[in-house]
Amino acid sequence: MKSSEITKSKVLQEAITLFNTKGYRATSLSDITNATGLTKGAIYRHFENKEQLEIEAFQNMMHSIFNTLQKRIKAESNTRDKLFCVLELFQDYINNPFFSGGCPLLNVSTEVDDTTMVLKDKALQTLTVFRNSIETIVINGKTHKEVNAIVNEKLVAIVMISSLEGAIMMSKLQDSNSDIEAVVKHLKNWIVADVLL
Amino acid sequence: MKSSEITKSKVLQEAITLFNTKGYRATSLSDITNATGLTKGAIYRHFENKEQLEIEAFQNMMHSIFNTLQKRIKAESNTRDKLFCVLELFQDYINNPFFSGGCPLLNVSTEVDDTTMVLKDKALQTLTVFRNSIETIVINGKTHKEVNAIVNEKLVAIVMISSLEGAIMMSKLQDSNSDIEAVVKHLKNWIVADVLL
DNA sequence: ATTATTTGATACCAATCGGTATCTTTGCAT
DNA sequence: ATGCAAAGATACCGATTGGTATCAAATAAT
Repeated sequence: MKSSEITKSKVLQEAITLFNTKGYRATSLSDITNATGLTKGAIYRHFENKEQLEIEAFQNMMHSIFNTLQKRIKAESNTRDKLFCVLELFQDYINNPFFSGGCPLLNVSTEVDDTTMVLKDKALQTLTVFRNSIETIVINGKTHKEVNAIVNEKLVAIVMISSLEGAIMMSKLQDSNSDIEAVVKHLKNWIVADVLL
Repeated sequence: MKSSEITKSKVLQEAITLFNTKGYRATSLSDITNATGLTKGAIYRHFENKEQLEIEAFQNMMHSIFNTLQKRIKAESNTRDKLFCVLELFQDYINNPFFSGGCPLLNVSTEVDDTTMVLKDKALQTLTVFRNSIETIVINGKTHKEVNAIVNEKLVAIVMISSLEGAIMMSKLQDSNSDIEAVVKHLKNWIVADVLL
């Protein structure tokens, strides 16, 4: 890796941690220069402005999470295990997060939902990708006769995502993973009882 | 009402809207002076500093929401309707919010969850009160033989709150209430099937 | 009506914000 | 080794931040 690429990825890495913990607006350029040991000159060499850095940081987070998620989904052979590994990714996230600061999607959504910022579009795209991933699992499960044909795949995605995101909020606020664990357990029971054949 | 009390409540009211939409950190004193038509001198006469204004604004929001919620719960005569009116309060919140900007608890939680700010404690207290409200409904439902004795009231609260908060996030991001409606419908089915006798 | 007190406006403060122009240094190709 | 382009450091910019000291106006008490 070229030295300039090392610099860029170091900026990105530190910015990711800061944005996801402190928030995007609350993180200043000097926070990033302090964390990286670099100067503003170096940062603005690689990023047009702070907003572009925010966007690249968010996209970088989501890509790495989805890459891992898709790999794990593909590694499972049946619908049950595919859905379960989505739940387990969230459950493990509290103790072993990809990025400290909680779920990047939840963080960005609540910060920008009343704005017209580009980040809101990116968050919306991310949510759509996430929903589609779950819906696809359910649809494929139907064709493989593993999922009840009357199940609404959109509902499955909505229920799973909303419960998990809300549980992340609760667990983060209480510094405890008992809530996310309870929600995951409950979702597993529901999937076995009402979704799978 | 004394004229100074009118001023204070006007500041509080405008601050509430700004904090809940733009965010607490992102809202500046000049945002508030612009919204109220008052000056900083007037604001700092009634509030020690910005942090105290933030705290009073958040508490004010939560008190008015919980007052309404407790009244509605009390007005219902059975467990089913008591639980349902909690769900319906959230469902209506997207179209007819008490305060624009989404759920104050979700907003504050995601903004301060990685800090040690006083607001985090206030959010934590709010979550505890909310959980207790739901748990109490379920416990009373057991004594009235309306709720299955094996039901875990803590789980009911966790599942309801996490789903609703997550659904608020999704609906706000997508500018659509279809997700919160789907979640509420799903929770109602679950309550009837698995919680009530 | 005349004080005394409360309330709100004005003007200011140092610190920090995102951003840029300029200069020096580094790394790479020849 | 030399020359050149890319990368990073330094120093600055105007605007805005939360906060305060001071003064004028409005209200309340006598």
